[in-house]
Amino acid sequence: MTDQLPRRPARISDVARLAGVSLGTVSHALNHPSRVRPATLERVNDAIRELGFVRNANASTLATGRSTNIGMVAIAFGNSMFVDIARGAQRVARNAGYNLLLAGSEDSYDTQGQFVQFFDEARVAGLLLAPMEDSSEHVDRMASHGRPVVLMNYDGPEDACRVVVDNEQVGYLAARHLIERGCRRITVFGGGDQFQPVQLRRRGIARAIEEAGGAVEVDAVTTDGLTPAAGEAAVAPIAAAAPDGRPDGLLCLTDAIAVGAIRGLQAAGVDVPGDMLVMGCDHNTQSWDGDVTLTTVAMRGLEIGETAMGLLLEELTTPASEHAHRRVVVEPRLEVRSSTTR
Amino acid sequence: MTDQLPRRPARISDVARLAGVSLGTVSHALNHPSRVRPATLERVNDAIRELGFVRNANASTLATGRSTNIGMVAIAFGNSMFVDIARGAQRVARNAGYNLLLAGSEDSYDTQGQFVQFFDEARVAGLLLAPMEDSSEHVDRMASHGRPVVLMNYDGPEDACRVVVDNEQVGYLAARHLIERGCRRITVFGGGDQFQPVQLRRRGIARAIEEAGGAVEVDAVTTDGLTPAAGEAAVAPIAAAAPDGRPDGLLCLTDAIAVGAIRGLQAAGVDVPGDMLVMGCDHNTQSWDGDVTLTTVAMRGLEIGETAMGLLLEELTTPASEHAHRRVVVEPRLEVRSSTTR
DNA sequence: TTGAAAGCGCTACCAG
DNA sequence: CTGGTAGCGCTTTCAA
Repeated sequence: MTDQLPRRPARISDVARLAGVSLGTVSHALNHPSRVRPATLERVNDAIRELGFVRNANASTLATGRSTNIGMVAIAFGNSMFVDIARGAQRVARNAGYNLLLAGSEDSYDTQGQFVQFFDEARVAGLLLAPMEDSSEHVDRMASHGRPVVLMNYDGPEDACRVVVDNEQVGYLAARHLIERGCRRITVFGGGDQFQPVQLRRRGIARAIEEAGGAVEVDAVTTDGLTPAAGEAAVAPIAAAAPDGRPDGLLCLTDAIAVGAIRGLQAAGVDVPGDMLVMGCDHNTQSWDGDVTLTTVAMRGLEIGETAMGLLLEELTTPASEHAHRRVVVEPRLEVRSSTTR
Repeated sequence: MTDQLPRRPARISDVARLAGVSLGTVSHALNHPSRVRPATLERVNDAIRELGFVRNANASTLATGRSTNIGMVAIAFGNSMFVDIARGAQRVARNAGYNLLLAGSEDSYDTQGQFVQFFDEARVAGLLLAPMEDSSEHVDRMASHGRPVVLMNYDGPEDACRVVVDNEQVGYLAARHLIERGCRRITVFGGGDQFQPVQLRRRGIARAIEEAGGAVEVDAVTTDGLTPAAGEAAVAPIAAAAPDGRPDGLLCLTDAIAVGAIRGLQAAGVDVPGDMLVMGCDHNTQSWDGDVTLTTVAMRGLEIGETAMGLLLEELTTPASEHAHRRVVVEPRLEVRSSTTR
């Protein structure tokens, strides 16, 4: 309410003058309060309060060469897994006295690179990176500047610690669930086989099918991407087929695809789950806007984030020569909802 | 792959030495390339590439007193509306040459304050703030340091630009929808009346009821918070009542409450939407994990974010004396799904 | 316990 | 067009 003019923020020297001490003493009061006589400390703190002094973190980082900021670049926070990861990482970071800064690359490798560059310029202490493709280039850049990187949800050749989801198991759990629910003709919807998670999920599906020992027939359809639109387009021929000419289970390699597929089926009068069971993979709440809730295989985002930040902090406090990169695997979890329940 | 030792990052002076020019020239090459002879520019760029030089943004911000970073503090990115807001804001910011840094306050006023402080220390150019309660304190602090703040989704006494959702309309649309679908006995679930959106939604509900001219009976139940657990607890007596002793429509003031309520009803054998229509407000995808999809009144997050960032940029480029704070209202949108469709 | 001063890396002004 | 140089605000020796 007070109509404060946007005056130049107070500096340490202003505080020093008001408190009647030297600039160095104020800095000491800020950073090593115990080395300052209580009475002096109090005068300094009064002056700080009176001036509304807020320390300039840029100058501070510049002078010390240290930063308590950690950056996180994720594919897209619209995918709720990354929100969970961020929450987990945030919590661990704050407990250790670090701040976590978030940036979403919105599915673009270029944007991801820009954010990595940004955090590099900001001289963050380290980086959490959830890439969509091989990002050695970005990782190396940070690493060569002494900024450790921990990869999340991606298993690449990069020389860094990483926390990965067992995506083979994701596929396995999904396929086994459909089989257990009675499906004998399963169609797999997926595209973008350049993406590692997709490949691994396919492998897990194959394992489940094999375990079923010939009882189950599988068919793979390559969708044009991993989006709802891709799912809807790919499902058209299936939706149009005669009841006995179509699969009884549809396994979509992402939730987004599944949502589109369900929409397409319903539009053609095929009931889900009545006529066909459908499930997704990855627990992406953003895609849940149809009118059937989706069975999916979820990632434990919180756990991924906590673990990744733990690894990063470990690397930050260990002499580089003693650090050995580690790889932690987090298991997925099946979440059954109405699209496979009848 | 190359085992680069984490050597001290190159500085401008290193680049200058390698390129055989002065430090000032390198700086010029970086910031005003047109003022440098092309041949020189090229030598500088070669040196930059060779050394893997990355400019220190802290030193840069310190020297110029300017920053191209903008902070955004939102209640929680688990609520997808804030993710949408961030996406919208991000896009506008990047087009204008700014970076948007995200932080989630996780429903805590203290945490929110810490992030505001953090961005203040980082000397960001401005701040986007989506608070849960009156935050004059935080807004004033930033404003008094010459950092404009734009509020989102909150209409308080703060002296700042703001983008708000017409929450009265949210309540109105919700109630009218239930009435149009035939409900004549509506129960409203909500708690936390200290929260402004909640109050406004109630007012809109009242307007819709009034319009119905006595045809509709309303009952209000105060839940213990705005969570699924609160909804589930509050619904117990209703679920236990005889069919003719219970409402035919349940209007929950948040999606989270609605999800819990549906869970409670189903557990007691009350079918949604068969026996009772249920709807939420606020389009929070995180809460959609039941097995009925939720009709809700959604906020236009992208639009909120774009508008807010637009206002901030405007304020950033207008002399303070000429700037007049503005208030923009964004209309909500009804999204009908299965919890009110039979 | 406090003060003085050097320097972190960069920008921008002013000379040449 | 290029070089020299004075800070930006803070931290951190080193002396007093």
